[in-house]
Amino acid sequence: MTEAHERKKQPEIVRRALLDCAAQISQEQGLPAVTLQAVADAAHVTKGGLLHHFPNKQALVQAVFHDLLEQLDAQIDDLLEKDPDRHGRFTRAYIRAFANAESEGASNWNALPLSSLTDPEMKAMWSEWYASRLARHSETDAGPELGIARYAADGLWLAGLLEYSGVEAAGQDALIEQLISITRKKQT
Amino acid sequence: MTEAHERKKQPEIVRRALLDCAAQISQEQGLPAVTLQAVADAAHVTKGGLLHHFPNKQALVQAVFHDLLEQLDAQIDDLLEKDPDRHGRFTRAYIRAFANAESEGASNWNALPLSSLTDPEMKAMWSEWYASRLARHSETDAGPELGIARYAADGLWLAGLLEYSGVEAAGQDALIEQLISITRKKQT
DNA sequence: CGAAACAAACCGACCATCTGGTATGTTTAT
DNA sequence: ATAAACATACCAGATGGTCGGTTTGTTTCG
Repeated sequence: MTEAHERKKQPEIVRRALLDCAAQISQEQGLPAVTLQAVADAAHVTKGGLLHHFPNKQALVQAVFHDLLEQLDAQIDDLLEKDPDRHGRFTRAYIRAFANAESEGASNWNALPLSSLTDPEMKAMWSEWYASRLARHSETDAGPELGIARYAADGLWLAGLLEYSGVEAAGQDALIEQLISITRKKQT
Repeated sequence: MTEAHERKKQPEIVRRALLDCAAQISQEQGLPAVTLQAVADAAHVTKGGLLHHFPNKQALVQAVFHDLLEQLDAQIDDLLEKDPDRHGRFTRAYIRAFANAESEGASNWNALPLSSLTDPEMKAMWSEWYASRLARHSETDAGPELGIARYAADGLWLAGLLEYSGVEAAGQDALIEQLISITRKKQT
């Protein structure tokens, strides 16, 4: 990833590189391809160096996941601020965040979360995040239509991973806007 | 899985057992855990025996996926028949099929599709299936609301895999019915 | 100030285990 | 008898992980 080469002992940079590289590999070639060797090579570090930062593979993968979760969290907070309407704020931010994750180049947020659904600890991490987030926005995002809209966003994101090569970008944007509009209806 | 033990040379049964066991392992421990040895052991066959049925691992996994696709296809056809309304038939069947996949015990249809999203061939298999199915039902299931409903079903299914242990079954059923109701609106 | 002391960052070699896969034998059904 | 349905033995490579050592940075102290 970033050229940690020639740099002299910058642990945080190396750690970041390892995280990013692992995420990228996972995204491009799937979780099974995320091997210690591959990640180390990609980050221009030896396997020993990698294992200094992360005690084992599980720790590495979980760290990547945690990192991605933080990014998502930050992005949602950002979108949340810019939204003037109260009702359904979080849901809109959620939809947009996942839509971005799909389209933008900065889409680390891809294959990893899927493959890692098998790992109970990562399952728990996501569940916790989602639950706490829902609790925090219970006043503005409790309606069932909003829940559906969020589920649809998940499905849309999933479809993006599958590259339904037929429809693609054109229809996607329209669908997203339609989801957003659902969010604004029924201001009880 | 099924006790192929003590049975004398029943290739089809063994093949089924292999398929089922592979699906189960993938579902419980993730795709990386689906090793030739593990599958063979679970089906009470040796690795050699397995490789007699499937020339290599990829063939095995793809066969599992193909099998699951067929099951889904059959289930949808079944649901399709029972539905008197024309408009949105396929979407309703799709929703119900995925809802069942989640709740029923016969839920082989789980982690595999996810993990296998990395495999281009399986991606293609799903894309093809979905596209052809959409084409077949273009007259009854073309509306954007229906697309959203289907996406939401996907998201709901995904959420099921994650076991949002908080909400669960009670809310799920209500949500599904709500999705179905979306399907019936706007009979243009 | 400067050098010794210490710890963190990183490397390189090594290892037990497991992986997918082959090659060859043995049993069973037709 | 012949071919399919299995089992057994084996292999080369990769994998996750350990361990001892070397380099670099930081602190301590005279």
